[in-house]
Amino acid sequence: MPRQKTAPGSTIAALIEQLERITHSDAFTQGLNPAQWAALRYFAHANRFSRTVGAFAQYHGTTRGTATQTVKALIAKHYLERCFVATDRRSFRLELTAKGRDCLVNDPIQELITAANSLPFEQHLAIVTGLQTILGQLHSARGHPLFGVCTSCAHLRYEQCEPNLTRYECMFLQKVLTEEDLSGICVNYKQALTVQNRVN
Amino acid sequence: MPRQKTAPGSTIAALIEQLERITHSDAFTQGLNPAQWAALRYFAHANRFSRTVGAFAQYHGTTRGTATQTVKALIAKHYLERCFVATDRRSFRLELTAKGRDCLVNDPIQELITAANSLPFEQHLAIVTGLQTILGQLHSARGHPLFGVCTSCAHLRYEQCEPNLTRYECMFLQKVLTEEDLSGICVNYKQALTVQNRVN
DNA sequence: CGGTGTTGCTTCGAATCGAAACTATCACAA
DNA sequence: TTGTGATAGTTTCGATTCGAAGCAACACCG
Repeated sequence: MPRQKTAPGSTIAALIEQLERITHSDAFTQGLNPAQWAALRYFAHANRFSRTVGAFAQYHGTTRGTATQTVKALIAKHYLERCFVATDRRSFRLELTAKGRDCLVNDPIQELITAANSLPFEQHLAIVTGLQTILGQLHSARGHPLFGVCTSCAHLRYEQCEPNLTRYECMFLQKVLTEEDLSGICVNYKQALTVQNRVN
Repeated sequence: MPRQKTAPGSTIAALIEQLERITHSDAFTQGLNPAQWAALRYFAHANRFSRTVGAFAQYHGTTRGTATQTVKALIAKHYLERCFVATDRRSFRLELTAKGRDCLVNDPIQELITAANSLPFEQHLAIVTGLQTILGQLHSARGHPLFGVCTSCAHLRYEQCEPNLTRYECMFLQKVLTEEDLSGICVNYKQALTVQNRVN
């Protein structure tokens, strides 16, 4: 039997490319396209400071022009609506409508999620850390910001006000954070080197 | 510190989606687009029976119409050329030109490959098997054929003719295989359950 | 206040994609 | 031979994408 010899990393690259194409062609459902599904997911998971056209464009690795069109299509279908923000008249925030939230139940990426869920626990953890390493390398190589949640962000500070009340604050935006803000992904994320963000 | 709870598989899905988008936006270089790079790679790695428009469309998870356009663009740029096959006048084989082979040296997917290569060996292996499992599940769920190389294909038979000469044959195509055929990916691939394909 | 540069988003044109309709060839059977 | 259906690839259309240019609002500085 002849031996097949492939460079170690190219196998991974080929697998990722294949997964890419399958999920891509799967995502033409319910009258939406892959970009529109990605946007719907994004606006469902992003925190309030990141629910903008520009932040989505960054996250999705596309141009702001394309992101505008994707968002426009979702607004026309009444899956998103624009909310004007008082502080900056150029920008606006995008919020999922009830229809948009309902739609996400049939998100075609569920197929990929259930396939990933079928993996045994230790294999699951190995993939997560491995992919995170690869992604981190690619991101740092081209200076793109990495998105993440406040709980592991370098900009987060918090203090215990009362026994049952903790106050969270983002030092980058100079804003107090709600519980809901903390669990959403953020465009201003910066990986914390330590977990020591306590103020006092 | 509030705890972030995410379903196990959705983390992997999000990571794959991110990798997807980065490699996608990276692939607008040297006057080619992501689909054209994928095609160039494919025709460089596919064996002689699979270097057709239709096989590429299957592999890439796209339609034959789109695949036609992608191939047409590469032919216009003199990266590919069509070779007519004697046995079927509807079809033709696509071969990389010298210019096409040169071009692949600058394949933007190299970034992903080098990032993947930086992983330690055991982590590398874990990702490969994990992604293969996920990919296998997705493929079997929708009946798509999985591409692979002859060396692990159920259609392969071989026999030792002389001490230094082994004869390989594909039982699906009823064709004798060359050494070069054996190492290329094939559209007719069928995963072998055992490695016992010896004829005599 | 006016000037200058930046940011957030939109618009436009050329290229591309998916889906469906189409042509040409092949395989097989009566 | 003729006919029927499958296969390989193309064409066409509307929608989508990138990239560049454009617009309006903001930030900073003297």
